Parts: sequence; C-alpha cells; structure tokens
Amino acid sequence: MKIDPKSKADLSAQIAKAIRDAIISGDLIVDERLPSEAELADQFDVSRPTVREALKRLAAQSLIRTQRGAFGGAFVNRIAFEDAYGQQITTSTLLLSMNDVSFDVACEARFALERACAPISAMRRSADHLATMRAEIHRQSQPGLTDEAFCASDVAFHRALVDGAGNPVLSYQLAGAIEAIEPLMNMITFSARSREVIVSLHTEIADAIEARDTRRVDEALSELEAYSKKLAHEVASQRKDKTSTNT
Amino acid sequence: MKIDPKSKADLSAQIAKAIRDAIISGDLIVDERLPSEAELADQFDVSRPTVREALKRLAAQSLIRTQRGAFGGAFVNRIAFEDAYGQQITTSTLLLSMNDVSFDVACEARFALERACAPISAMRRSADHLATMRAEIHRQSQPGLTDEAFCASDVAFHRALVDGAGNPVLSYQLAGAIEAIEPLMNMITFSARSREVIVSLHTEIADAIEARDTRRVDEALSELEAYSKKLAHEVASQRKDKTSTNT
DNA sequence: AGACTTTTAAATGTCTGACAAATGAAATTA
DNA sequence: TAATTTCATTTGTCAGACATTTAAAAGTCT
Repeated sequence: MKIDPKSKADLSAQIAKAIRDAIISGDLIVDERLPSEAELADQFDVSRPTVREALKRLAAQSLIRTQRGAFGGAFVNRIAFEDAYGQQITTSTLLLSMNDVSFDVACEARFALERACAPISAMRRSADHLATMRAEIHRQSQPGLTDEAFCASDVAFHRALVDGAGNPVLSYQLAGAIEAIEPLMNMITFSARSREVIVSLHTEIADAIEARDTRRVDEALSELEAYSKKLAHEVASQRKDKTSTNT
Repeated sequence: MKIDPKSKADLSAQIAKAIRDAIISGDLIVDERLPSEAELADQFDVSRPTVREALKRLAAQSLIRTQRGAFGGAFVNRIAFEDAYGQQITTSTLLLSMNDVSFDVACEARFALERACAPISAMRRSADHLATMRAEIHRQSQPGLTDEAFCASDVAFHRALVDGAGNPVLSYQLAGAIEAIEPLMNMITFSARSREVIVSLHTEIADAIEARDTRRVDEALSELEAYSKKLAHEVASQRKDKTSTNT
C-alpha cells in the first residue's frame, strides 16, 4: 500500500483510500488486524495524527472498528445489514432534503421500488410480517394519533411489507427509499377522512398479501401512490394560497 | 450542541454525532460555515486534534467539505447524487462480499428493482438512452471481448435502462444494486453461446422499451434473471465437481 | 481613478512529544 | 492450581508548534 506524493489531496484522505481499496479488493480480509497506528505512520511516512484521521474516516464508513489495549488495534469490520441500513437512511434523507427533490419524484421512486417487492412478498409472506402489518393498521385507525405517529406507523407498515419478501438485499435497498420520504410525508396534515382512505388501502394491501394476490397488491399500491401525491398537492396549493394572501 | 460527558464513546465520535444531528435536523444549513477548528475545540472543551478527527468522520460521509486559507473552514456540503452513488456502490459491494449473500438473493433483488424501473423507463425513454443501450448491445456482440469488458458493458446497458426512467432517486437506489452485483457476475465465464442469449435478450428489452411495451420488457427481464441464475448455477456446480476431483 | 502587486491575517494541514486509559498476557503469589 | 499483580502494548487525548494556502486589505504604479 502506497500513496502518491504528487497528489494534491490530504494525506489522511490518500491513506484512507489506500486502506479502503485494500479492503474492497480483498487484500485485507474481515477481522484482520491492521498494523498499529505507529507502524502505519512509519509505513506511510506520516505522523500518527495523520494516520488517525485516516482511520477515523474509515470508521465513519463502518469499514473498520478499533479496540484499545494490548493486542487491540484496528480491525477490518464485517459490515452488518443494520449498519448499512443506517448509512443508507442518513444518506437518502439528506439527499432528498438538500436537493429539493419534488415530492412526486420521491414518491414515484418509493412506490416503484415497493411494487417491485410486493409480488415476492405476496409469495413468501410469513404470519409474522402479516401480523405486524395488521397491528400497524390497527394503530393507524386509533383516533388522537399525532401526524408524526401516524407517519411512523406508516413506515413500519411498509417496512413489514418489504421485509416480507425475505430478501435482506431488497430490505436494505428499500430502507432508504421508505424512511427518507417520511420527513416529506410528515409535512402533510392528515385529516380524519384521508386517514380513513389510507387505512382502507393498507387493509386492501394486507388482504391481498394474505391472499397472495399480486395483482391486487399492485393496484392498491398504485392507488396509494396516487392518493399520496394528491394529498401532497392539496397541501402545496393550500400553502401557496396562504402565501399569496399574506403578500 | 453539547456532548454527554458520561458517554463511553470516543469524544470525536460524539462530536461528529452532534454536528451530524445538527445537519440532519436543519440547524446547520447547506453551505453554512462551521466554527473554526479552534473555536469548536473551545466549545466542546476538547483539543484540536480531537475536533479534527470528528470533522474527518463527517468528511468521509460527504457531510462537510473543507477549504484552507483565510475565510476557509468546514462547510455543510450539499450531497450530490454522484457522491451518493459512490457511497452506495461501495457499501453495497462490501455488504454483498462480506456477508456471503447468495447469487440468487442478490440477483432476485437486482432484477426486482430493475423491473420496477422498466415501466417508467418505457414511458419516458429518450432517444439518448435508447442509443446508449443499442451501442452497448453492439459492443457486447463483438467477438474477443474479455469477460470483464462484457460485464462492464452489461452494467452500462442496465444503467441506461434505469436512467431512462428520468428519476434521479431511482437511479441512485439502483446504482448500488446493479454495480454491486458486477463482481459476482465477473465470476461467470461467458461462453459464446451464453453471450448470444444475453445479447438477444438485451435486444428484446431495447426493442420493447422503444415500442413502449411494458409487458414485453417485464418478460424479457424475467427471462434474463432466470438465465443469469442458470449460468451462475452451472459455474457453481462445475467448480464443485472440480473441487471434489481435487480432494 | 484604476489596475496591478505586496502584505497580512486567518484557517486548515502536518508534525513532535507526551501522558492517560484500557486491556490481555505473563509473572508472581497464596 | 487459582487468584492476584505486574507489565508491555495500543488507542485516546492533549499541548504547542510550524508549514501552507487563501482571500481580503493595503500599498504602488501608471
């Protein structure tokens, strides 16, 4: 592992890249111990703080973990699906909030992905996932629920639907799409009437999943997508009216 | 922004979390300048190296960028879709390689997501994306192409299909799924016969996209998924035979 | 007055050296 | 043998210093 002395980039970034490449290429395998910070400093011919900054970069990506003490050090970390979920959600959330992605675009992406899971979920759904979906539907029909709690339950419902496909790779990919849109959904104020519509569509989805009727699931999801967009547009136009009145 | 003195975690990790939370919650907005390292060190009552380690963690996630010189400093970074693509691909690749995800599971996820894009892509496809797909098909039918080059072209073809949906959020989500599976595909040796089958399916997909025939696209993708799995299984069983012969 | 050059202050990047704290192995003792 | 202590190693943190970069501000010339 070497670094390019001609590069303009920070030393710590170059060192992080060198180690990251070694991990990705398989030169460093899971649970393998990296040289100590002092040794790395020698190898790369930099000071220890510089090495440490590089290691912190890698730690932020869950590529390594560190342990203090004798026989401690930095170890190549096996990225768990849970770690990846978290990173995925953080990145997706910021991506949406910082790039003024329209609600429609985010919504389209989210439901397209979810419809991709639905047929698989309908085939494989376990009693467990079905029970979770029913429980969340029940919660959603409770009166007096705040909009935030309603949205959170909505997220839980859809994650159960996705997890029902029994494919961790799909669950990982979908986690970002579903969770990241929640802040956008939270901006919608759900009237009693709109909650009723959503709950009935959720019920339709759960019934169709239970009956393994992929076509019905697909239709219900499409309806839910259309209804979500409609609600968002109503909120947007109301806000617009208010603004123009104030001006 | 405060840190918990009782926490056992590293100071730099706590500080990174505090700043990250401030960014996610919107307390720090895009392009806003953070206090200088010296000021942050004062505020959090730690030394400058510790602050720097925290900032490097955030930089690794593309949450901030730094600039040297007077009036430089750390700024909240607008995460671009390209940055997110890269992170997504790195994480997905490692996730697959480190958690012995089976080819079938990865393949199922990838094609499920791609089928989700296909109808939208069929509706919106531009001449540009269609041309890219045709060009990659042409490259794939050149004899003498290495397996790696064939796979790379395969990735380019499928990315064009996904990008054709004109939804950057979808493209971002799919980037990981499509690119991360490439190393697994690279392990397959493509015979002339199998390349022929794949090229014909790609042609079928391109034709169907051009004709805006969503059903045909879906069917062709399903066939391609089945064929990919079949090829992978053949490779796996051959390898198994070889191993048992050696033993 | 305007355009160009020089100075300067502020900030990050890097290094050195030091000490604290944790941790498991080895040596010691009951 | 089992429990305890010692010890070396390694990360975590700190203080202070210097190098480098950068853009604003001051100065200079036409």
